[in-house]
Amino acid sequence: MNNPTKQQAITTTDKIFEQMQSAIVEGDIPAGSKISEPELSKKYQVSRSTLREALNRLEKCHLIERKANVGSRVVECTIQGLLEIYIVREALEGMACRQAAQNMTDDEIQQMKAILEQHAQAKDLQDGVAYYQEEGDLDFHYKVILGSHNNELINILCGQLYHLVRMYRCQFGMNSPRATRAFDEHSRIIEAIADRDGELAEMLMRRHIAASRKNIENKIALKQQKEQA
Amino acid sequence: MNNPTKQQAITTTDKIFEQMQSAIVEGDIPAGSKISEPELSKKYQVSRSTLREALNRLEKCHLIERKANVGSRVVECTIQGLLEIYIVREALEGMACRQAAQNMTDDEIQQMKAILEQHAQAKDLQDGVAYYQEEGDLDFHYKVILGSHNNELINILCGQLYHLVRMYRCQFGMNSPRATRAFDEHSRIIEAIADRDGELAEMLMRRHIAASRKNIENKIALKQQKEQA
DNA sequence: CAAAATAAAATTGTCGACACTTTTCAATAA
DNA sequence: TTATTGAAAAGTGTCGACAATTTTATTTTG
Repeated sequence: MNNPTKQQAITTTDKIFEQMQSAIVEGDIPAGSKISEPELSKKYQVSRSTLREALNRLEKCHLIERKANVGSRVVECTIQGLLEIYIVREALEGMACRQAAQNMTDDEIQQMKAILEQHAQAKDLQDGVAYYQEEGDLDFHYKVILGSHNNELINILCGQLYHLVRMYRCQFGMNSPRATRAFDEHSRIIEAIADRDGELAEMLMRRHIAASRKNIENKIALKQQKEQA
Repeated sequence: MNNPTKQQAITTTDKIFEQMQSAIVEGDIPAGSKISEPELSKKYQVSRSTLREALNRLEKCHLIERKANVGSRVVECTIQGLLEIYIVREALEGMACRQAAQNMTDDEIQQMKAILEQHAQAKDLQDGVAYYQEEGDLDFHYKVILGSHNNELINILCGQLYHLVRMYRCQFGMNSPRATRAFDEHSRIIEAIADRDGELAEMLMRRHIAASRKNIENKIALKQQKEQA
């Protein structure tokens, strides 16, 4: 797994955290399920202290929720929750894009263009479509966020929301027919960044994310119509 | 202290967390200083486990930073850090304002208007000016954020960034001459929300926050000019 | 039989101790 | 003197056990 936010695991807590993170993202530990500290500390062969430390980190990236004297639950994957994240991403990644247009070095911009070239080639291959949608899309957004050179933005988007987004993608199976259109949108965003046009870059990124959101909203609406019929 | 994000403290960890939070925000535990677990666990008369749990929560709201096998430090209050937070706030509170215009109930809007009336009266009293700038301003922004009815936005802004903002206000002594202008800006924002004009509401909130940021940037620029002279 | 009160079990919160890593500092060598 | 090495001290990471709370099961009561 190509996880760009992964720092080298040092302590055992790091390892448990990563294992549980993947398990939750991929649904092996089901969304909404209760977390039993004794059970999991036995399963992963660590003490409860170590496990609790890992739980704290999972809470930091919004993958679990804790209540005092009651315990932890994995977050639910609800439509409302997904839409709420899109709203936050629209605001933050839009701003990150504006900052990127202002702060990215020429080298960084060149690298982004190279990545997009790579995606373009993968896109032509039929079996590359899936790749582009999954890792490729996240990769693009990730690079833009880093390009903002704003540590607070980077921390929130890459450190906290990133895995929650991945979780929704995994569990809702987001293989939308937006692949080629998304690619074009990415191209225009990079152009705006290269032109150092922050205002346009932000607008394009916001529309790009809002389009994904509306795509989902439409899907839901259709689904509900079918259910009524 | 009127802290709107404070949940009722249940465990001893809760209490230590709140104490340390205030101590850091107000500078009693200095910005940038190293945190010694043995020292603080003795000072607060709790075990290291409990202290570490509190440290985890402080890390969640960006008040301290940890490195594996090395320890924790209180965040530094740098100009760059302050400006970075303003960027994030501009994006998130702007969006929160748009959502508030869309999602607030009529009752909530009435309550906000009432609060502003209150601020207007306090503003007329000379000794009320300070109040308005400190608690009042935070209170207004807080209500708008809640009005978004977006849990993710609320969590990030009220749960995580709120105290960091307070820390900067405390330690940099933000008593800007923007009080009356800020009040007018607040009024217009509420009007836009009441009109259900999300686009305008977002724009006004972003300008409101950007104005504060530029005010600080100017201050810094002036300061640097003086230092050179 | 249903609801409330009570007892038992399970779970979370807190503690002190030990293991391992990092830092400090003194001794040695260039 | 400065740089390197190595030992001692301090600090963080991890563990198992006990205390406090919540949940479950059982008994009692209307």
